[in-house]
Amino acid sequence: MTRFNPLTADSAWQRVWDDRQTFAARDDSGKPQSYVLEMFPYPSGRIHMGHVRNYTMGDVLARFRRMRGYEVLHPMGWDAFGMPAENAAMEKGVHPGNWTRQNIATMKAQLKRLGFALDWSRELATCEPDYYGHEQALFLDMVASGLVYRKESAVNWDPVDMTVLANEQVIDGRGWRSGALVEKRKLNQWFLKITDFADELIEGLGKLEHWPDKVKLMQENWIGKSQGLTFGFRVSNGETIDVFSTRPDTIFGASFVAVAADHPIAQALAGDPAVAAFIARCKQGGTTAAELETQEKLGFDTGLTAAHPFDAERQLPVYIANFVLMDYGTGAVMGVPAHDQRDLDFARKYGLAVQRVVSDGDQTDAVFAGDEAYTGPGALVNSHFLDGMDVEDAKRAVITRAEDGGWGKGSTVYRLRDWGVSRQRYWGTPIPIVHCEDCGVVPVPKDQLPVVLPEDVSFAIPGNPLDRHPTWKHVDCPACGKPAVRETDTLDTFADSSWYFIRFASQPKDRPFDRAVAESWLPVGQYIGGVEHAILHLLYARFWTRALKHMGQLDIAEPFTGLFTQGMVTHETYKSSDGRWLSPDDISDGIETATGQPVTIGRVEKMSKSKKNTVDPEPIVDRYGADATRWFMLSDSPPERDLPWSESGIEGAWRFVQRLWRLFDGEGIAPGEGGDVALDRKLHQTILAIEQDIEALAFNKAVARIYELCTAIERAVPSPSRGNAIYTLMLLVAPMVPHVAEEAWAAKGFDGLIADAAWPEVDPALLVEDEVTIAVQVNGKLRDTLTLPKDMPREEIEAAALASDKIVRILEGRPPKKVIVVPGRLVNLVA
RNA sequence: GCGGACGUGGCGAAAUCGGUAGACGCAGCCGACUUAAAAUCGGCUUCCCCUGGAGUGCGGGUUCGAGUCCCGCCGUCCGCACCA
Repeated sequence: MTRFNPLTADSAWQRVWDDRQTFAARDDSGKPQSYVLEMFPYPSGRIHMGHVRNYTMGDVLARFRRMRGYEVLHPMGWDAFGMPAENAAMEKGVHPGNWTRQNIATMKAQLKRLGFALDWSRELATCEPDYYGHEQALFLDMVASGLVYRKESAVNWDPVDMTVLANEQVIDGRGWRSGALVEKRKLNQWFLKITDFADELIEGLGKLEHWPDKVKLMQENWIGKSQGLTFGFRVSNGETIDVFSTRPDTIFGASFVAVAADHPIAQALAGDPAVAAFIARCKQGGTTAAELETQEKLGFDTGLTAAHPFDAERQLPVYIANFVLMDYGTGAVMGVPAHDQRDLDFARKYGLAVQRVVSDGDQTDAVFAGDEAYTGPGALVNSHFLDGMDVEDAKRAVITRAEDGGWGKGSTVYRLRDWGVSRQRYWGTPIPIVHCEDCGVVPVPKDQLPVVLPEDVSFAIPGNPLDRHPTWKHVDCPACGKPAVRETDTLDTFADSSWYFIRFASQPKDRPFDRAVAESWLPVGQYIGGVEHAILHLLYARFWTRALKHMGQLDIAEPFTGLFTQGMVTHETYKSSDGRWLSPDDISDGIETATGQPVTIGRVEKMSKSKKNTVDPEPIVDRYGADATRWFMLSDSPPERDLPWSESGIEGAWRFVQRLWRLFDGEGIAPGEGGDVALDRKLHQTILAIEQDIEALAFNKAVARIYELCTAIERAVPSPSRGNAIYTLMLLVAPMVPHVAEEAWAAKGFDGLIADAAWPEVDPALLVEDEVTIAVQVNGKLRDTLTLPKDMPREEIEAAALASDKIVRILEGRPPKKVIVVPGRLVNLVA
């Protein structure tokens, strides 16, 4: 009896797959195509357990589909631009490019050791000119199609690091690295017109049947479509304030108009020191969730009034208010306190009228009491021509009047903003634009692409190295030839990940992709990754794909027809007696090794460096091999839920791999059948179940099925059925534990690679049992079980149930009032 | 505050349509093999007042029958957040 030794077998089979290009996808094989993709990693340095779980899931599906006769595209690459490389440059003095490429080399070697069935011939890294150059070409196409514009826009500016910060990098108003107070600064920034596609992006969600509802809902909320009326108030100073309202039906309940601090009306009054002081106060408010929660509604009465559109006599006070946002809707609102909580809080504070215009059942009084706004349905009251209508009819009626009167228009407003893609950073795709004093903004001609990042940059001083590079930005204007300067901003790295799945499908040298080839592979049938990308990455990729369709470059509307968001890998946490986080390595038998003090076991949490509860995959693979590691990733927890890492779990997986090997190492293993119908049945039921489980990505269930089959085989006496079951078992586990399967396949002398072997066929005749266990209940309580022939008629089942000793005893001779027979399942006797 | 998901043994979980709750794994216990250990194999393992009874967060309801459907609570987690 031998043991399976992953130390030698893993690398040997990995080399064979590599040498034979086993997993290279052919564009022209004529087989049905299947595109399986996991979100490509950021090359942070080393792979973590989350990667292992993510890529194992995709790998099982890819290998399974290959065995089922598909030409499978399963590629891998690197989301290689981004801040961590620049941070490393600043902290360690390394070049971001060297740091990134070194990390890629390390992580690629680590991934290879897990034996993933990846097509490495299509590997790409977004930081290389042969990727980002094509991205620049696509950007220019978008410029030409009017999908790009430049606008002055406020950004978070860190005056110490001299860089723009994303909102997440501003903590309590300070830069996350420098700790400096962040300033709002206006910069000219490039924007992509994602809002042009807002409607399509919402509608498209409806067709994505194989996306989690949760993700679709998150995207829908993010886009945030609201329908209502945009209309103008005539103001006492002669100007007009446009407001947007989703509740035009409540217009007769309006008691004030409020504008944002940045609104032109407010700005025009800023000469008054009191107004200026109030505006300043509005701006200094914090932006954290907790602050917003507790922040008081503040208003400043401008003294101006606005005429009610239906009754010019009625003049509403105009306030500047801190809760009105300049960048949503028109930056001004009408306040209807009775039917909007925020307006009610404001009105009560400033003593404004609160008039009911929607009846809440029996409440019709014009005077609205209480501190809770009524936002439900009802009939309109105190509203002239609207009285008696329901809310929806009244909305339509007001919009019609506004449009007929020319003072307003039915409109749709989105929460989604255009995508600001400018980043004042070095390690990203250079925006291919030249600024010329005479010609203005000039796109770099495509034959001058790629605009390559200079390698000789310094991070010794803060700021954007591209901007202070001695020569890089100085070029001749492509239009007039006069000296000009390059755009020194780079693209948001989300641009890089918005089309990489297209480049994987087709990568000609001279253009971003070949349309026909890309269309043959796309859309991605199964995309797998973390929920953290539910909104931004997935929305940008959907937008980018639609933009390409809009420009006539690719006839694909949705990039990913199937999406799966996997759970995290978690681990117990440990704390020392004085409250420090401890790593599992610091502990033995509940005692901190260094101090001898007892350790507290904390919650099971996501693996993170700060909590010291990470487990590095590499030593695990060293010790247990790729297959045990993969098997553990697939076992126990449903893939969408968190997977708690445990030492005993990986030990169990290791034991199972050896258990498989013991079966594979036996005698008489060959295709065939006969001698043990029960085992034949179990086998075919298992094949079918595993097919269904893998397609549904329910790996934990497939794993349980395999265990059951193993037990059944171990208990069976030798027969052709048993040999066949073991032979088939090899094929069934091959997608999950490919190394031990490949090793056994070769050891038993079967042809070729098991990776190329065909998935076993299910024999439908063997799926049905000829005997079934019937539950016998009395009043719904289980009292007995009977083993009966499968096709027994109802009357006979009923008779068998009534004849049971236990049932006879319970019924005590009284006939049941009612008998329910569910063939194949149960008999329920109602006594 | 708004939106959503989830709640089943000591733990991870399973239960396709409303039909035998707890498959499978982990941990634990007992036994076999062994000089011994490891490995392996066999058995047990929801709880209790144990010939029976209770049980899927809590309280109701529908049904012959509810983990599953309905109503009302409680709890945990996630997303968004002054969105007019």
